Amino acid sequence: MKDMNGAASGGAGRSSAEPAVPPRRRTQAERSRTTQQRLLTVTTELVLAKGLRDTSTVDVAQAAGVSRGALLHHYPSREVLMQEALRHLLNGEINEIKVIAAAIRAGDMDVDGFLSEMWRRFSGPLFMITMEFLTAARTDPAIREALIPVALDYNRQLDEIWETLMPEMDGIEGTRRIALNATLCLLRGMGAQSIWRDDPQLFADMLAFWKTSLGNMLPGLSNEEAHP
Amino acid sequence: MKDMNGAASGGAGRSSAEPAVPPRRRTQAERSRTTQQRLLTVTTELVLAKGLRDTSTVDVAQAAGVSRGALLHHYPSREVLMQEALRHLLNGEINEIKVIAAAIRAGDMDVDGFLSEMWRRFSGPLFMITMEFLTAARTDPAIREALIPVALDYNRQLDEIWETLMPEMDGIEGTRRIALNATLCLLRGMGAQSIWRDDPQLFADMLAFWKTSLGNMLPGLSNEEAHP
DNA sequence: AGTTACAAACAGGGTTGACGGTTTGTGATC
DNA sequence: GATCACAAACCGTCAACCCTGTTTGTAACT
Repeated sequence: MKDMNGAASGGAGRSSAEPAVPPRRRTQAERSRTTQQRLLTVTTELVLAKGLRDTSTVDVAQAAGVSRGALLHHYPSREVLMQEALRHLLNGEINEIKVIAAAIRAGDMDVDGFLSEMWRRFSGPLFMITMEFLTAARTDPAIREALIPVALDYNRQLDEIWETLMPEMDGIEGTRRIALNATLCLLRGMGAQSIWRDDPQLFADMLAFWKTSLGNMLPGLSNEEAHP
Repeated sequence: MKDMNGAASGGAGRSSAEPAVPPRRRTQAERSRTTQQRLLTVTTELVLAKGLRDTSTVDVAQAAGVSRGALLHHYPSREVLMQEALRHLLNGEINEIKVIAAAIRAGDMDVDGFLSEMWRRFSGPLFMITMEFLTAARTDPAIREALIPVALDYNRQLDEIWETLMPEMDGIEGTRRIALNATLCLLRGMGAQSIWRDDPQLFADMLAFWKTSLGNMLPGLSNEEAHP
């Protein structure tokens, strides 16, 4: 067990019991797309499990079931692999956000539900992976370069959602934007805290506290007054 | 330029013009203490500049002006070096927090000033270093093990400060604790956001937003009513 | 004399990107 | 519509590099 370059021979091994299915001739573009997809998702999974800097190209290739040569063929360096993995991750998240936006516009979700849904995301694995990239972005220009545009895009999507949720706020300039950003910062901080302090009750309490706080600061939400 | 083990010959080079000052006979404990101190502070500085995982023992030794052998003598592995650096960092911070607590008890600081001071810290280099260790703690048991106790201690100190700032809250059980934690999470999230989005005005607005929000939620603070 | 602080060299392992070779799909040509 | 040339996907090996921890040696302190 010396060679770490070979592919894990697990993936598409046709076992002997299916003679009627010829190897299903796939087009080149199709092959590329699937392996690239596999490489990117496997990369994020490994980043979640081992941390960004402890995820080597050997790990990724092995977990994806391809050789390192193949990996380097699709992504010519570890650097761009990580960049693409980050973009892949956040763009996928942005798409999910759009689904939520649609639900809100359809009237199927209110501020309360939106916050709960957001916290579900910020306490899940995706946030942890993002956190790996975020800290790396501080000192790694390549990661930073890839992160900033998608992060801004992400925020823009949330801004639209927020606008749908509370459109009647002409009185105060920019307060809505500030409230959204503060909410996101709170969620981020809560997600970070969950790394070293697992206290679901406390998190639930903070969310409730924040909700009533928002209700007090931004009159006109669907909630009633909740001044303690 | 092949040998990375040797010390950087920059530090204590006695130039030829001081014959009357013999090497200033220092005690062993004193020598140990100073170099250990130097190693720990240099470690945190490098973690700030290059990231935790990109800081090698070679870097630390070189920046501290000692050989790697010396470093390994004081801290037998990279792992414990990082653990000690983290403890050193957060314990120093806890001491500074105590100074703030004294100022508050002396009546020299109110809630508003406390929040501003806290944001000053959460937007500074110390927070960024802590963030490096925090993300590492998720996947590195050694870091995690060192982080949790000091983090809890840190929070306990802040809890006492908070108690001094708003003692009159017998009505609602635990609300004070929740408000403190939410405040910390907000600051943490703001600090994290400052990595990829440098917008001082937005941060100032969020802080102001939170201050008035706190004033609304917790009557009895030094602030007057500020309902927008 | 014995311990401690420090220096220098060493061996071992891991990671990265480059390179040459092999298989698989694509299209052009006859 | 079979063949052949080309390109793309993919595999396995290599050299260079860096980092870590150990070990051996030396000077300083007690």
